Amino acid sequence: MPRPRSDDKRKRILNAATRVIVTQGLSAPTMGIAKEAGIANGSLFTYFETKSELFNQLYLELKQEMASVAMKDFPTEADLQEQFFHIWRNWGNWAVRSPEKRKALAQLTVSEEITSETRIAGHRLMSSIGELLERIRSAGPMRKVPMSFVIALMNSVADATMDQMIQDPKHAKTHCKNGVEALWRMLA
Amino acid sequence: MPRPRSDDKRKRILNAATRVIVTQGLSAPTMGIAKEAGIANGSLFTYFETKSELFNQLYLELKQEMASVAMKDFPTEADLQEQFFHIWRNWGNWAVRSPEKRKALAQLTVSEEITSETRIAGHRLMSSIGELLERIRSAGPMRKVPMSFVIALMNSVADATMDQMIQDPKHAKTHCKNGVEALWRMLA
Amino acid sequence: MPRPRSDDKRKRILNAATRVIVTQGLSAPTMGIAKEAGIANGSLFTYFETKSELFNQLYLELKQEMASVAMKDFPTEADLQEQFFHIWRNWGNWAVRSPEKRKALAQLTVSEEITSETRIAGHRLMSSIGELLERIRSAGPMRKVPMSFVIALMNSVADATMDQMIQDPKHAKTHCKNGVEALWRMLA
Amino acid sequence: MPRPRSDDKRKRILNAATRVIVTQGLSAPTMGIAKEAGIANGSLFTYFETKSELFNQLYLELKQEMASVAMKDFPTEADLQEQFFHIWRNWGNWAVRSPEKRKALAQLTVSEEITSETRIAGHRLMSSIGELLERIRSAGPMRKVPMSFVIALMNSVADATMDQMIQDPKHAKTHCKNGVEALWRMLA
DNA sequence: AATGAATGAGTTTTCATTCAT
DNA sequence: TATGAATGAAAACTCATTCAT
Repeated sequence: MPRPRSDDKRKRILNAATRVIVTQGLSAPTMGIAKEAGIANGSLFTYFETKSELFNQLYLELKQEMASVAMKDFPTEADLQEQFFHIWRNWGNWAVRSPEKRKALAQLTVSEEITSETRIAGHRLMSSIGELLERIRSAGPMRKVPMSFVIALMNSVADATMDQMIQDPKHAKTHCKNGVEALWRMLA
Repeated sequence: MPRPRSDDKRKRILNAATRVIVTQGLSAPTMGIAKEAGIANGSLFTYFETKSELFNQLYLELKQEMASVAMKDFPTEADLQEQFFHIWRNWGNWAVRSPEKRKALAQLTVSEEITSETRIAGHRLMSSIGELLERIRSAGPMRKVPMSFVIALMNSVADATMDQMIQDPKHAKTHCKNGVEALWRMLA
Repeated sequence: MPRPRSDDKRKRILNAATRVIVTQGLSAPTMGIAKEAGIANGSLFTYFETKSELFNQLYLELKQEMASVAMKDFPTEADLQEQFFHIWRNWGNWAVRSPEKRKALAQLTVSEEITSETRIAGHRLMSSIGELLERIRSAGPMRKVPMSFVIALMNSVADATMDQMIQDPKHAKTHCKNGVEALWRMLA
Repeated sequence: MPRPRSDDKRKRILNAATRVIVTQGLSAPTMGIAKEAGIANGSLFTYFETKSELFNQLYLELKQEMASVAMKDFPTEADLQEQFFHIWRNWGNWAVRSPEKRKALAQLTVSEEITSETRIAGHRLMSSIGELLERIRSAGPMRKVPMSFVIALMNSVADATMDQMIQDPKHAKTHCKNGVEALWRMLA
């Protein structure tokens, strides 16, 4: 019978946090995030028990988005390369469309606030991409390299590419292509 | 900004900061750093005007070390690949020998405390490596890709490689080799 | 101040408050009290306008109980000493039976939340005991001592006795007897 | 070489706390105490690690004062009664002279912030008085009553007496006398 | 009336930086 | 110059109370 806890408000806080993190970093006061979300500072803690909890959930939310964005219109029938390039293009588009999310995720990823449980959960979200990568790797020159290393390499190249695209959005498409091709040479 | 008396003390602070950053992150209190350096908290500020200044200088110091380490025993007469591999091996050894420095540098690199002036200065330190990379790039498939992007890619692959080596030091050598070869496929 | 609907719920809150005060002190959050009472935190404020109001009413309620317990089976025909000892025994039994109430009352008594109006009302509840005490005093060595002081002394000795009984319930009866006898020597 | 930590300042904080506790209770903000002491809020924590620590030390300090005040001009050669009355008079004078200290101590005594270690240390400070009391008890009607109970009774009567003296300072002397005599009847 | 979300003032403690010694 | 006490502005979180439902 009381006001129900609004999922919309939760999302608003998460979005506010994303924006604030980009401009102020992870040390941004919770009060700023609350203000940006248009709520009272105390209310933030109705939705997230601690600041750390907020960050962990945001990390997951963004990873989730990155994972689902990646699979948009996935060409099930295409060959490996086309499938991988498809994902890559999706990522690129997302990064250009939502540079703030990309940047916030980058910050969260290197933060110590994110627990290893959260990180593991985040990786699980990416598992379908991991499988694709596995298939690519197993046929190429990195077939003997540990998968974890290959994933790390892909992530680092993807990050560098997205950063480049965000920095120079005019040639985003070209950078995107350059990035995958470079990675493809590495892997396949 | 008169040079403070004891350059040795300055170094001690920098080293202490490195160690403390690894365990506590960049939000570590200056007092902890001072204690680790064996001096009073107030004294730290005779050597570095602000905490931010300390971090910027540490960044530079570590970049400097990475740059000079890279060029150790540089084989002037060897071919491009051997020259590049040489640098890479030097980096790998350094990362394994001084994982703390590597980790601290990684943290500083993503921090907002580091000003763009500092970053630019940091890149300048790497210029000789940049030139080598430039020569490698200009002959390979990335010849049309902007140099800044190529540098970013190299850095990201190098970081991923060093992280892997630190995490699994038993196979450090193999990871090191896998890393360069992957990068080489990308570039040359 | 319209009487709230359910008097039962009011009692439940009061009882919950008693229990919570014992374990958490007077700074216990109202929410904890509400939860202990099995109601929503907001609901508490339909029954008591403020936390302070709740505490004042609880004080009165407990004083009331102490007063009525004291007069249980009062031996109208007995002599003064027997009458007084009767009351004292009743108190002792109550303290051992309801140590929580005793402890909560002790806390409330020293609290600044309890207004002087409430304290006066509390004393009024004790008036019949006061009268008995008055008769005892007027015949003994304290006949020149102000009544308020005598009451204070009785209360303090009673409190000390009840605390002792609660702490060492095995010899409760003995402590109870020791307490009155001591008091009686003081007064009569 | 830096400003030495001033013992005077420590005392000033303790005194400020005493005054503030009397008017605002134990929930008084530390900032108020600091302001009353004429120092910055943060400075308080140079002298006392936490608010709780401050309270525990204050408790001890006041107990200490009560103990040493009690023994002032102690008549070593006098008989038990005169010795005891002497202590009592000293307490009474102290209570009238420093009603704030008396009140603050009363508040602290019932507070849950005071650890049992602190309480034990406090009791130790009173040990010489305890010994005297022991000798008095062992010869009188309470010789079979546990010492802890006797101490509690003495304390409670002393508290009631001091309160009365503070409330009605004009007849302080009389109240003081009435108090001891009452207690003496109880004990001896 | 009952619920529990919303509010925002208030609290303790931390910490970069300053400054007396 | 070195020291560490002094400063005071945060910052995260709490909680009595209000209010929409």
